[in-house]
Amino acid sequence: MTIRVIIVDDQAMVRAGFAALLSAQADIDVVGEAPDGALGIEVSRRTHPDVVLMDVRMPEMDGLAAARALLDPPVGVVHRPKVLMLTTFDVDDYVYEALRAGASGFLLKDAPPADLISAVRVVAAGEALLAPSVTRRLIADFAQQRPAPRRNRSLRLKGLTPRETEVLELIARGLSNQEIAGRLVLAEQTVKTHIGRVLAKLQLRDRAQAVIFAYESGLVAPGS
Amino acid sequence: MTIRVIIVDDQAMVRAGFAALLSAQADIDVVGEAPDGALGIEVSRRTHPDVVLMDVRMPEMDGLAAARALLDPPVGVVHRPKVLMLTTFDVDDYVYEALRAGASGFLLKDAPPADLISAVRVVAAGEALLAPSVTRRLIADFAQQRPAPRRNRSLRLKGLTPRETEVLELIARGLSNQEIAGRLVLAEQTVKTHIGRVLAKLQLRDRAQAVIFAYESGLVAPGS
DNA sequence: GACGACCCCCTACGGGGGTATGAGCCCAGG
DNA sequence: CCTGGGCTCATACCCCCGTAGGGGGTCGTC
Repeated sequence: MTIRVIIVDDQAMVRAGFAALLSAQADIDVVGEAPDGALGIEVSRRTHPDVVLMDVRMPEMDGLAAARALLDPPVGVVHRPKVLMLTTFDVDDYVYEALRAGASGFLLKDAPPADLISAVRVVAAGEALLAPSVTRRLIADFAQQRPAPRRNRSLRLKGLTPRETEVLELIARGLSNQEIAGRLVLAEQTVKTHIGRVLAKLQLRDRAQAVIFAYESGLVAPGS
Repeated sequence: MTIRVIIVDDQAMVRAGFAALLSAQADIDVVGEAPDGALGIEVSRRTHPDVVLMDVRMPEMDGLAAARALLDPPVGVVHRPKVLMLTTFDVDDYVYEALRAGASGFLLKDAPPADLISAVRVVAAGEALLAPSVTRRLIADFAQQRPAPRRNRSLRLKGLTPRETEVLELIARGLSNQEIAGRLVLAEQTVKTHIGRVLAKLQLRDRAQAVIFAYESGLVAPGS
């Protein structure tokens, strides 16, 4: 199964170079090219590539907007290619935007040719790959922005027994006492007892505050 | 300038293999080995390597703890190597922990030898590098975790009046009806009316679920 | 002016939530 | 062995919460 690739870049020579490089691989077919984002989308819709190589900077519609359009397609468009962003400069603002949009990778154009080829394969396989400098920034951002699931948690949450923690989590899921009892196969009164202990230990007043604590402590997280 | 590397892995054969592979490179010197985390730290302190190849799973002190110790050294220890984590399995829990601790990379042991070599160079240069599957997860996590202030919010939250939104936020702060009434200078019954409307509009059952909605929608955020 | 929003407040009531107290069971550790 | 912690459940009570079903006020807008 060959990997179908299109190349979107405003410089014809760059397109030609990448095309030559990739076409030389037995498992890669370059099935289209385009000089800007708008045309790139068009070509993508027509050729249904597995991977779109997309330059960040382009006239008309830039790579970011094009990537967003491809990765969040309008209703009726079923095809959704992987997008591998390329850039000449090491511009970080664009990186985050592109990743948020759902791009599968971000490479610098000065990377070794072998890297580009393997990147195409990696991305086609559904994985992701970033330029090392980008990776470093992403990790730094990641590490800094959530310095371990809150310290608060281990402190106060530690006083709770396993059962109590379990009940607290179900409270934080919005279940009533009756529902919790059903889920855990308990009498409702037992649930109440557990909740009572939880509230006492954590010095909370009611289940609403318990929900807050669950979120603030990291026991449950938004979107989980 | 050659890159000084030590290898920390509990399997002697793995150490030997990596050492042979890396030593064959003109710019890489393997200056030490250790079979577990504790000894790895010791060797690192003595040999001052540029890069520590660290297996995740090891007896005694595992790779995570060792990485943390190396990357957050006690006072008086000036040397701080780059840490490149290695793992046989694709275990994601460890990945995040390691990255948080400050590791510069995360590779699977089944990666091509060339990848390991280039990874060592990349890491030594101060950049970072992850296995493609890890990269994918990190990106997904990054993109999902802040897809621009939640889409959900604008949708459902839009139906609420300013006053209702205000009341909802106070609920999410853990206030009782009476307290909300006091804060907003209202009769308690008025608060109840507002809450009733909020619950109806958002199709929630009680204030606990309202708290959940407030967090999930981004109306309030943990740590704020 | 009428109409629709948003806001404020009332009485009344049922049910769920939280508290208090006590008791029985199992199990690990001293 | 027996003590203590964790888990379970019961009975009884209070009150906050949420709902139902009203009334009245101020705005804008048609």
